[in-house]
Parts: sequence; C-alpha cells; structure tokens
Amino acid sequence: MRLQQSQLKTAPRIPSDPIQRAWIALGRVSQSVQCSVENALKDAGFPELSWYTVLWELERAGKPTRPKDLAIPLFILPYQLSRLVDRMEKEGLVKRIQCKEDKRGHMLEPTAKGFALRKAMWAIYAPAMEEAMKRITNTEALQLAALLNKLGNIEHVDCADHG
Amino acid sequence: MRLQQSQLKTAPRIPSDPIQRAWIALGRVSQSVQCSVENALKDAGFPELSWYTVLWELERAGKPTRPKDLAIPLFILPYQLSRLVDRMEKEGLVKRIQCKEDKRGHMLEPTAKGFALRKAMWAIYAPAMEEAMKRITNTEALQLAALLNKLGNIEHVDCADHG
DNA sequence: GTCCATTTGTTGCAGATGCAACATAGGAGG
DNA sequence: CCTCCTATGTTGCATCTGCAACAAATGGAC
Repeated sequence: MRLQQSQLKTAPRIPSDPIQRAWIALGRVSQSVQCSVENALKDAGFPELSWYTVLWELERAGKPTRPKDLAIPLFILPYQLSRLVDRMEKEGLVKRIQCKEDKRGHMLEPTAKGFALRKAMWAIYAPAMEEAMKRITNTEALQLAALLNKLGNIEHVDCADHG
Repeated sequence: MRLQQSQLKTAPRIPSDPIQRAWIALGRVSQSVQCSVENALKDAGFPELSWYTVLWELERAGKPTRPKDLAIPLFILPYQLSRLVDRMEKEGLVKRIQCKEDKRGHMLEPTAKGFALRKAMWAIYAPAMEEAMKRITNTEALQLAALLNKLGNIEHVDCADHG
C-alpha cells in the first residue's frame, strides 16, 4: 500500500476555508476595534495610541531606556521610532539624554508632562477599550487571547525587520 | 436586603484583565500576521494588499461598481478610495467609466491588466496567508473566527465614518 | 418650477511614512 | 595602532495620508 504522492509533498498552497475565515475576521475586527479606540482619543484631543504606548513602555521600564530596547517590544522600525521621538520631544513629552556607555545612542525618559499625558490618555483609553470589547465576556476574552497568542509569531518580531 | 449601589450604575471604566489581554493580543498578533503577508507581497514586487482587495471586490461584484458601494465593505474613507483609485488607474489596473444614472459619480471596472495582477498576487498572497496562520489548526481557526465575529462591530462600520 | 439640505466624490495643504543612504560608534582581528 | 564589519540612529526625498474645504448632482419641500 502506497501513500498518495500529494501527501508527501509541500504544504498546501491554498489556505483552508476556516483559515481564510479567521484571516478575514482578524483583519476586519482588529481594524474596527483599533479605529474606535483611536477615534475616542482623537475626539478627546489626544495624540494617537503609539504615543501612549511609548510613554507607557518608558514608565514601565522605570529607568531611562535605549530606543533599540523599545523598538522591539513596540513592534516598530528604528527610523519610525526616531521620528516619533522627534515629535514627542518637540511637545516636551520625552527627553533624549546622552548615553555614557555608548556614544552612538541615548536614553529616553518621559518628562513630567509625559507622565501626565499618559495618565490623562488612560482616562479615555480604558473606557474606549471597554466599549470596543464589550461584546465578549471575560471567558471569551481569555479564549480569544489564548488563540491569538497561539497564532502569533510574537517573540520573533518579523514585522520590524522584514528581510 | 439592598443591592450595592455600584452594581446599579454605569459599566466599569477599567477593562478587566482578560479584556486587556485580549486587546493586547489582538493588536500585536493582527499586526504581526498582516505585516508578514504585506512583506511577502512587497518582496515579490507587488503592491499592497489594499490594491488586491479593491480588485477582488470589483471582480466579485462582476459588474461596474460605484466607489461608495466599495468604500463600506472595504472599510475605507471616500477620499482614501478616491486616491487609491487614482493610483490604480494610473497603473492601468482599473477604469473609471461614466455613470449615466448619477452624473456625480462613476463606475469602477478592473482592466484585463487588473484581473491579471489580482491573480498573480493571489499566487503570493495565498501561501503567505497559509504561512502566517500555520500555527493554528482548522478547528482553532473556526473558533477564532467565531470569537472575532462576536467581538466585531462589523456591519456598523464605525471606523470609516467617525463622527 | 425654485430652494436648500444631502449625497457623492475630489483636492490643497500640512504632516507622516517608507526606503535607501548616511553618519558615527563599538568591537573583532590583525 | 589600523582596518573592517556590525550596531545604532538619523535624514533626504518621494510618496502617502488626514483633514477640512470644495464642487457638482440629487432629491425633497414648497
């Protein structure tokens, strides 16, 4: 008895119907909820979520942090972060402070204004997230997170350094 | 016996931990898989997914279609579509043909080159999607799609027309 | 018919983005 | 020390984007 040759070859080229459904739902739903939160922030006169995330990561680190150490968790390219920091620095939200150990780079640190903005944004961000996610229960949210994390390539950030 | 007042008031302002986990996973994973597919197309010398999607929607409609009838399913603002069509028309992928019934607008129709491009892109898109989604099984994909669709505000597209 | 609000789509402009090239520092090998 | 390769960030330029203002056509009220 011989196996069919097709089963010995490479993986199928056409995604199965379930995979396609998941792909489409993922694209549309993530865009939808992301947009609704971004819009809430914008309507409240705040900058976009990426500003929040930078401030949050800096605050969470609790100490001055190199851009390169932020870029990976933030899922962002070096030059994107460079310009994002330019804008945030111009608004007085973060400081670039010289780095003794490595004169190429610098450390990033939120200012008092940066801390304050992050906190003020959270007052909008949190209820907007709640609203955007209200259609699922906590149990479903855990299932969803588990499935997404299984799906995700996270760890090896292949978005930020596409070859 | 009286109910606690807090239970009678508005919804909680701080998302629960499961909701936050789902929110974070959704953002990161969707970005990750989206990027990997976009990168595959780019590496193959193709334009971005939104071009594919326009061509696909037109092809699926099977007849010349108004921009407004595309904007909603595509989840895109009128001016974004207007300029996207500008670029695609310049590349000879779609045609704007005059609309008899409503002289404000026009119909969009893919050209032969447009059909060909969509097909060629699918040859990259399909395996890239397969690759990006390979960590979950078909069963999991169905669960994921179901959860996402429950979560999603889809139908009422509140991204495209934020007030 | 005329008038006005709404729908449909485009555009000027300022700002943001991607890419590739650049600058500078660090580190390995001689 | 000098040389070369890599790591870290930045920048010039062309393109893309968001916003608000605009233009033109429709449809309904009168």
